[in-house]
Amino acid sequence: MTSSTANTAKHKGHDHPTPASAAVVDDIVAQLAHQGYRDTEPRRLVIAAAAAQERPFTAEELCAALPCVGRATVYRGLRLLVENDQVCRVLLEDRELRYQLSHQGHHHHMLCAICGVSADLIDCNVEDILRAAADRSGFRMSGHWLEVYGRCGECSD
Amino acid sequence: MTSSTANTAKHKGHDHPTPASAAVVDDIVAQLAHQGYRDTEPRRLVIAAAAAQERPFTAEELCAALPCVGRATVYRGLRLLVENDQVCRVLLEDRELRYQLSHQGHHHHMLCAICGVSADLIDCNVEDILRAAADRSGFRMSGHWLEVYGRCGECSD
DNA sequence: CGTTTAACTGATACTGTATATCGGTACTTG
DNA sequence: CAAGTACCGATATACAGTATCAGTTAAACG
Repeated sequence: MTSSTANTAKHKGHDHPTPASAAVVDDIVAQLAHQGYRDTEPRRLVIAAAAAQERPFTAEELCAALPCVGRATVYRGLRLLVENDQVCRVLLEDRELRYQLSHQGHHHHMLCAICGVSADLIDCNVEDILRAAADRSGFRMSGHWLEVYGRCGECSD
Repeated sequence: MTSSTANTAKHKGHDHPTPASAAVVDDIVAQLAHQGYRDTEPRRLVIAAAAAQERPFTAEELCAALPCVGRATVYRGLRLLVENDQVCRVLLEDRELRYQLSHQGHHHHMLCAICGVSADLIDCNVEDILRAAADRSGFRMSGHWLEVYGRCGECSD
């Protein structure tokens, strides 16, 4: 059921900590190149590290995972990826900001308060409902922020 | 109760910047007293200043509005009010945290990106929908964060 | 190829928000 | 009135995220 973050398509090989992530990195780098952004080593490292995460991660966690990449570069890289919809931002209950590879298209997340895993919210037409409710108050909705917290199946037992 | 000495006049008139807000302050202070919190001058000032705001405000704005109250006291006061559901926290699109007097009961806000005004989202059963969608993914929902952004009626013209 | 140049990097300084600390103050209860 | 404790405010601290800027490098250009 809509497993967590990684849209794992691990065919390729059983090499190292980076199964299909190398392809993911190439893909993202290609998209960025198409927009005029350069293909640099530090940037690839940031993308690869982000892709290697199993669940939503913080910018600082990425920095720690990439001691050879400057802090500013990690933040810049994340920002770039968010702006290009390759990474989406996730907000925890305590307002801590985390990131995770985006599964393209707009959606929302359910976050497990125990293990931190994230699942995409599907089959949910909240936006239409919100827009309608806003209309009723004379508001024209242009955006929203929605996060759902709870316990995933495994942590509910 | 026992509004003690600092019991300001309670004209129901619509004259000054603090019309019914004196009553609001008394009410909140009474609720706090009921929980063992003291009735102090700085705390009343914080509550009064919060009640005087027309739209969601930041902690720093309160600090600026209360130069004679210590920063820490303002932050402490706000936290206390949030914990007791007298004030609720509002999150802007850029993750800036604001506050506003709570209208009791759980609800969500629509925030105008232009003038910053806030309106309560009513007649909206998002929570049931979210819970159902979560269930479908094996999640047990325990909480959520939801803010809606857009333009209010006045700013839409 | 080498040259050029603009994007990029990383060390560091800085900003803004929020909390922790701590000596001193002031309610409140006996 | 004495004592215990919540409370206050000045300040220090923690932290996330951004700005700065000199040096580096990808990539286009000739």
